[in-house]
Amino acid sequence: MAHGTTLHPTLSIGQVAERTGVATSALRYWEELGLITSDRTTGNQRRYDRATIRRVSFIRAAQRVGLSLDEIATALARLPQSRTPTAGDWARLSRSWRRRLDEQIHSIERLRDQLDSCIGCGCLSLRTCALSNPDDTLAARGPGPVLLEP
Amino acid sequence: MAHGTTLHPTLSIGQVAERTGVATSALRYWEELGLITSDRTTGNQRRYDRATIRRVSFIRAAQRVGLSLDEIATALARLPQSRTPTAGDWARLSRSWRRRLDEQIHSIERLRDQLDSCIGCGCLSLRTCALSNPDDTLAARGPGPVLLEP
DNA sequence: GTCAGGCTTCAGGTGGAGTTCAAGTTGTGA
DNA sequence: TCACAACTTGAACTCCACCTGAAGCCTGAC
Repeated sequence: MAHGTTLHPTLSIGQVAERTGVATSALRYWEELGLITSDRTTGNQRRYDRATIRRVSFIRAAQRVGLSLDEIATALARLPQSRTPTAGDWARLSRSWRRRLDEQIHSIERLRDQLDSCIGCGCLSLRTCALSNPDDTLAARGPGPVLLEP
Repeated sequence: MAHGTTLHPTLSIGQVAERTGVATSALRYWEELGLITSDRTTGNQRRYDRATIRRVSFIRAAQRVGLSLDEIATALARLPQSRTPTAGDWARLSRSWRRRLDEQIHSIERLRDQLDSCIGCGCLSLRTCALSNPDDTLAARGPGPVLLEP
């Protein structure tokens, strides 16, 4: 419609790899799993939308947070692959991820604070820190995850 | 020396599994890797120190934060396996983990904020959020990781 | 037109983190 | 004392997330 640069300036897989830092093999793999999509040239080469770069970066970020490709795929599948954005869907997805992210943050903070407190008391509690948590107190609480678990 | 309960009330692998939520197969695997240790009964069955429960929980927590068993093993190897605590060693280890944990937290917060901002602007930026980040702005910055990367 | 270099598919390999299996041994409550 | 659950080992197997290599096709600069 408008003049100037094309609306879908297609990128080769190599260009996407270079710009995102994700290997081409990984991009093909992700495409196979349905996390990203591509058009093909008449010669069967992949051409990606510029928006794919954001998507790819997003996937990487989500991965680093501990989400599996499956989970990410499920989440992304609800997003505007084709047409209607459905801001409601987006908000719902976003909320559920947010919960997960918050949990993750708390989990890490807990671990960090544990470390801090151990430095603080100088007792190297990993073995037996009677001050912060005597063994017997733990034992009395019966089976199940202990301490660092949520 | 003292009377009363033994100082090292040994737990079977099944008990440790039950109390930590970690499968026995995983516990054996971790032991093989040197992350935990055990005594043996005359009949060759493993017996764990109660402190192992804390150690196991710690390992799980560290794993959830994205550390590999190798990294965890390296870290734990510096801890009082046998004798002198060396509070200095502990502090050093702890500091390096702390840095890592802080980075992790920031990484997650970044992802979370991205989600929030996308809800905020209602533009579903994963495709093309012109408001928060027009494609051209990104394209002009040349190759390399974009946006969500640190 | 030609040719390097980027792209294609497909098969097979890798590494991390376990799980499962089989066959045999130990521990314990009745 | 005996049954039976829990334990032992080693090897093989699984799953995930890719990576590597081979053999051949596309594309763009000269």
